[in-house]
Amino acid sequence: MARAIYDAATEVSGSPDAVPPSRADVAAATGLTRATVSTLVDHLVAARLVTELEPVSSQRAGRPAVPLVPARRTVVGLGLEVNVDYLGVRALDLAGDVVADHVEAGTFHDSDPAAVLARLGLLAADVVTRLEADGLRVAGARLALPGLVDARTGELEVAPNLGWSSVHPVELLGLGDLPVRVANEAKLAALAELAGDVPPSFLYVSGDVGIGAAIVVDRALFLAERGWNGEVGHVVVDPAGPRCSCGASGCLEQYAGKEAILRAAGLATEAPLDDLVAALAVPDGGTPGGRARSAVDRAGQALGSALADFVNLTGVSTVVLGGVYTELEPWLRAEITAGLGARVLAAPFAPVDVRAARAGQHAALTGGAREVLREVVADPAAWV
Amino acid sequence: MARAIYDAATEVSGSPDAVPPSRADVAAATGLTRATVSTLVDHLVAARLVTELEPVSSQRAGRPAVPLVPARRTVVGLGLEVNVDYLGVRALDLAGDVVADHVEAGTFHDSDPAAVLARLGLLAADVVTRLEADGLRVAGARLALPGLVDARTGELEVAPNLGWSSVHPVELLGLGDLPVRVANEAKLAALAELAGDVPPSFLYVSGDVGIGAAIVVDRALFLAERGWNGEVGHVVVDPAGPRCSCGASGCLEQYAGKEAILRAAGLATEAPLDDLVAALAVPDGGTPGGRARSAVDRAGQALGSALADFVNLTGVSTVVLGGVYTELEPWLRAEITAGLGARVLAAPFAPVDVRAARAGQHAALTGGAREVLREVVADPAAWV
DNA sequence: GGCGTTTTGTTGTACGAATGAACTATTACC
DNA sequence: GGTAATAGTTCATTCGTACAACAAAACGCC
Repeated sequence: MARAIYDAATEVSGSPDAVPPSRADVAAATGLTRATVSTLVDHLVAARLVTELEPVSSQRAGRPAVPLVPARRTVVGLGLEVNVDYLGVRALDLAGDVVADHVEAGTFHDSDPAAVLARLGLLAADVVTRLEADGLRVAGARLALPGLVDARTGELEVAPNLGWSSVHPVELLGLGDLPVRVANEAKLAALAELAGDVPPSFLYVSGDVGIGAAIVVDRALFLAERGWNGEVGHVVVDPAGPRCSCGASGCLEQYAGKEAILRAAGLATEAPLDDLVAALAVPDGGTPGGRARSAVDRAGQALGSALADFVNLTGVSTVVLGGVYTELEPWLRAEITAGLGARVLAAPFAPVDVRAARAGQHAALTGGAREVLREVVADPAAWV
Repeated sequence: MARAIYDAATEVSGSPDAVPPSRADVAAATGLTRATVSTLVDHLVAARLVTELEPVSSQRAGRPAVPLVPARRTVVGLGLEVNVDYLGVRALDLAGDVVADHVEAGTFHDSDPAAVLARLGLLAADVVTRLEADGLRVAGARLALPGLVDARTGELEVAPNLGWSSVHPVELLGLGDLPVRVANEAKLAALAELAGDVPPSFLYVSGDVGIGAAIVVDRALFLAERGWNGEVGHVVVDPAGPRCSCGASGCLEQYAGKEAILRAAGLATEAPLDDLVAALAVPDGGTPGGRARSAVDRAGQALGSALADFVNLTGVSTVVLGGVYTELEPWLRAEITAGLGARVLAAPFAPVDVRAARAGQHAALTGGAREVLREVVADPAAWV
């Protein structure tokens, strides 16, 4: 199984300081014999999925090992995304390097899916052309959309913030025979965290206009049935609370949605997040800081309650805060942790770990590209 | 892979009217060649995991097929359980027949784990002895407990209704080298539903003193990390609601726990469920019926809200009602369905299916035994 | 009633993946 | 320079499965 080989070879390279594994290391890690690993690795090297570095003397007796690393600039995965205020394309190679990155600002609220996706398709086709001219092979693409995507068919049922519904995005991209699959934006953003030292299973919660989430189990997305999980934005926080756009009352979104926080902080709902952060940074007592802090405190309390439900129901005990929560994490952390500690039943035995996301801007592009490469790695036979 | 063979052979036999598959059917279903299937099936027959029936003329041209069915009374799995008011042992064979069943009533509230488990171990050992004397092989056992069981270590962290904590149950059973694993009672009960025509993925919610739940995905338990999921009893229904034993307020258990329902219905908390059902059956208007119905209505509303969170977060769109909810389903259904329809975001695209459990009494015993057999089937090599 | 057709199951050869043991390559250490 | 240690390769063998041909057992039609 070539997958095990590649996993072993790449997983180690996840921690940047670790020394790349040799054929012998891979054999030890997988339980296969050195003979088997050797022939498989030779195939991967021939297919340019793995690169051999110069042998380095290890200060120990014995023949020096040949370090194996994921190949750079040979095979790439493409991440695509349309979101409310931007669209973009990003290409990653097996080493995790960004080899192409093109993000365009825009306002796609109530936009025309055909026109927007055609534009994104052009950008993507341009990137593909340039990469292929450089001899790189594009394995496929993942399109991230902020809405309800059917994981089986790839159809977008509805994306409220884009004003789209019942869209088949793959056809509208017009990318010919490049294999493109579609997923929810928060779910792909969650996968971008796997590049860091996150635990193998975690909940990813992304605050924005809506609140998206993903469940990652053993480094893979949990997508039961159609992948419509993680709708934490409409978990009950208080049935006596404010009315929500979904028809119910007291949903998390009414306390911890981006617009709800900004409004409670006394800022315009379109205000940039930096304004809120600036207000929070004012030493306490000041009116702007006070109001912003109480807004974020309230959001933190609501998040603590809703995320406790999330953790209690899924049994996953790490929560990664993405989207606007990443930057607000210092101010949210205490309330969230308190809420989780009080309401998560298993907390006494497995305390919940809350942390900020680390994937950086437009994480869904990175996560989508990674996901494509993961498929290549899972079945390298097609590339050998 | 012998697993595919066996799956194909047994899955069909799930629907009782279907004709058992032949080697050729299995080949068609798995994509393997008839030659491969034939040799694998021969091994399974030799190991007495599969039985060949008499060929039956199919009214069509061609050689009559040899029907293949799971073997009866050759290999069995053992289900064990300690619950608040009973303990028991049940043995199932590959055909799903109960070949041994021994349930003892008792009151194990605040009991001594060593004594209770020793008693259960004796019962189990007795069953094993009798079965082995008849030439049956016991593949292993699953112990169901109403508490927080670590899926990796098998340690019981806490079982409030038994008054147990930090127990290593396997050792206390004293079953020698019989492989025993431990799981939460509701989770094993959920697996018993797989004997029927339930969809491959569903949420199982079992009402009792506490409220247990399980997430079944593609006919297997979802057990991320330590398997501590499905704690739906403490999902927030109303933060202004009654105080809960967990320290928080307005948990589902305070509305839909067995004792909460009985109390709200004006019955003693130890009253048998039949009393409640009798009160519900009184034509409406009567005081007893009225009070019981409003109690169950309230429970249904709370369940609708909490299960909507459960469905929104897990994305699984079938809910099976177990425990006391099974019998109350006719009275709960309307409120639950209404709550789910209103709060589940994906409901317009994938309506949530609510149904009563069908596994019968002491479902965890059946589910545990099935789980043992599933492992045998997953890796029959050890038995060939 | 014989013979072709159809479907089921078996036999025999071939091939790919992995093993295990022996072998080569390259270093450190005494 | 010899020996031990570690890395990687070569080769005969095993195992699972595929492919193709064949045998078995029914139907149906002339």
